[in-house]
Amino acid sequence: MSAPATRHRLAEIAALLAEPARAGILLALMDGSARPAGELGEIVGVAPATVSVHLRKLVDGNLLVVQAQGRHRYFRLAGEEVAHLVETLALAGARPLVAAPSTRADPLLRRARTCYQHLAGQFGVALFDRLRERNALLIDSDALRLSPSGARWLTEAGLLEAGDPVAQLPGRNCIDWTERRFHLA
Amino acid sequence: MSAPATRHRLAEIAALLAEPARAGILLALMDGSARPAGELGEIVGVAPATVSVHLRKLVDGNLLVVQAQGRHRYFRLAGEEVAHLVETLALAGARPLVAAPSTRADPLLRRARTCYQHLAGQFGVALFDRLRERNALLIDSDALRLSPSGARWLTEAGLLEAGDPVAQLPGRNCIDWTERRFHLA
DNA sequence: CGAATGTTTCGTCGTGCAACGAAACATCCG
DNA sequence: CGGATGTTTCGTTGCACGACGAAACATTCG
Repeated sequence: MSAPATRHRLAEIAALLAEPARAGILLALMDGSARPAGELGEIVGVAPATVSVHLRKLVDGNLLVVQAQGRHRYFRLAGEEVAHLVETLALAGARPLVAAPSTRADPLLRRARTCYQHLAGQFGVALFDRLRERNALLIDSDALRLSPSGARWLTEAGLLEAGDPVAQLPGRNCIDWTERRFHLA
Repeated sequence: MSAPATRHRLAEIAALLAEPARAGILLALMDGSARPAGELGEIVGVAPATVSVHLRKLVDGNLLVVQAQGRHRYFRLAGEEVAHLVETLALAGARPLVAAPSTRADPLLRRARTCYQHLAGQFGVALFDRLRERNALLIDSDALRLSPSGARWLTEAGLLEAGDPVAQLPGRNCIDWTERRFHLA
């Protein structure tokens, strides 16, 4: 579960985001753009030497990918997973991170709550179940795609526009910690 | 957008997760349990004095809430938002954070991609739209709930079990950066 | 009250790391 | 080839912070 290895890896990734300069770089790339080192340095307001070491760390940590092009080197986010991570962190910072909704000494609060309710998460799990019931998914190890019949069903249910390119995208099959079930991601 | 304030706040939160001891504490609480300082110190393997300052920082940063109880003080995650944050970070660390799927110098890759595709995100937005079309949501500033008729519709579509308590839960109304639209969270 | 237990505060030490200028390296252009 | 421009490496400095033991504080129990 929370084996020592897990927390070190978690801390390692978090540390990459824990410096304002690096956070600024990632935010600047959130629109999917690819930018050269110099420009990023200017955006976050540090010297070229400094931004260079930040970029190196972000690339080494697989948060960015680099693409050499002449005497420039263009950096961009390594993938949607990274974008999602930055997004989550940014949203957490946007709101004041709700203080405890109730600090009342209600003994009921003390019973172990085995999960946090998460509306979208539960819909994701429910949706996954329905899709699998209908053989609407093509499952291949941990990658999965919507089958044509599945796409049709979702369209009829009004959840998908006809011809929506999303239908073609591969999803990932992973365990949602909140639900401890497989879900769509 | 990525105003200096935003990146400092982001870095600030990330810094709280950037220490193995603190990451371990949060992971240990991911099951929703509330644990006293001493136990947490033992779990992550640091002296009482050390865990105390970590806990203080996590509470000050609104990631944990504390609940005094006799000579113990029980700590637990401050809310589902925090659980989601830790979960995202842990999942990012679990897989090797996909290296660039294609490093090919395809010039098409260089065009600005204005968004990252996110299957669940797009479903969330689509679902939100359908629900609003049907007046299935009771919207009150930035809180929202499913109306009875909305719950009925989702049940008929097979996305909700009859009597599912989720239907009673308030959702949040926030902008999804990926879709730049309101969505369910 | 006084001992036992759980927790925080204080003071100190050591290490990690961000920042910069200067210099090395690479690439384009005239 | 040589000068201009973009980027990285090197070496240094300074600060932030995690770790701990000792001592102070709080709470329960005998």
